[in-house]
Amino acid sequence: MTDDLINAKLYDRIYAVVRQIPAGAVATYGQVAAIVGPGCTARQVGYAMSALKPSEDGVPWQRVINAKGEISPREGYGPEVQRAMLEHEGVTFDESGHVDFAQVGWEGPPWQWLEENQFYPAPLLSNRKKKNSDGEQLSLF
DNA sequence: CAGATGACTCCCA
DNA sequence: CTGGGAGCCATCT
Repeated sequence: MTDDLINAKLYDRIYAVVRQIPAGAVATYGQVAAIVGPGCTARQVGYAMSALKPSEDGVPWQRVINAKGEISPREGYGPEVQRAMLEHEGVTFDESGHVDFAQVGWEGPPWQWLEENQFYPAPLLSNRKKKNSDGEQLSLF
């Protein structure tokens, strides 16, 4: 598994990162994309989740939510299922359906895991398109 | 090979 | 707060 990741396809690398999210925590699509590294954007992560097949068991897709702290709408079955799964893991939602990142936000995988699997987390590329490029750094330590 | 398509995200009005 | 528009890029027609 470990060595395969080095040459793995983008989606597989995405799934590998998502698998690192512990129960009771959540991560955003953009955060996962940043960890996977260059060539991966939040959109790819979302698409990867959409393309997730039953055969890829063990990918806690429910722990990946959008940057607003809400569960993203989807074409398939409603977000109630995802929310229920998260609540079962101890994630709480406020009245408007938002989670508190300060409380359940994922810190990211240990640096050692990143090195072993050769992930090179990039700064959040969010601001690359327009104005400033101060590229706020993801706190992985 | 040329579009079309997203479980996204940011910025601005 | 809400909504629209542009950028994004691996995959799929």
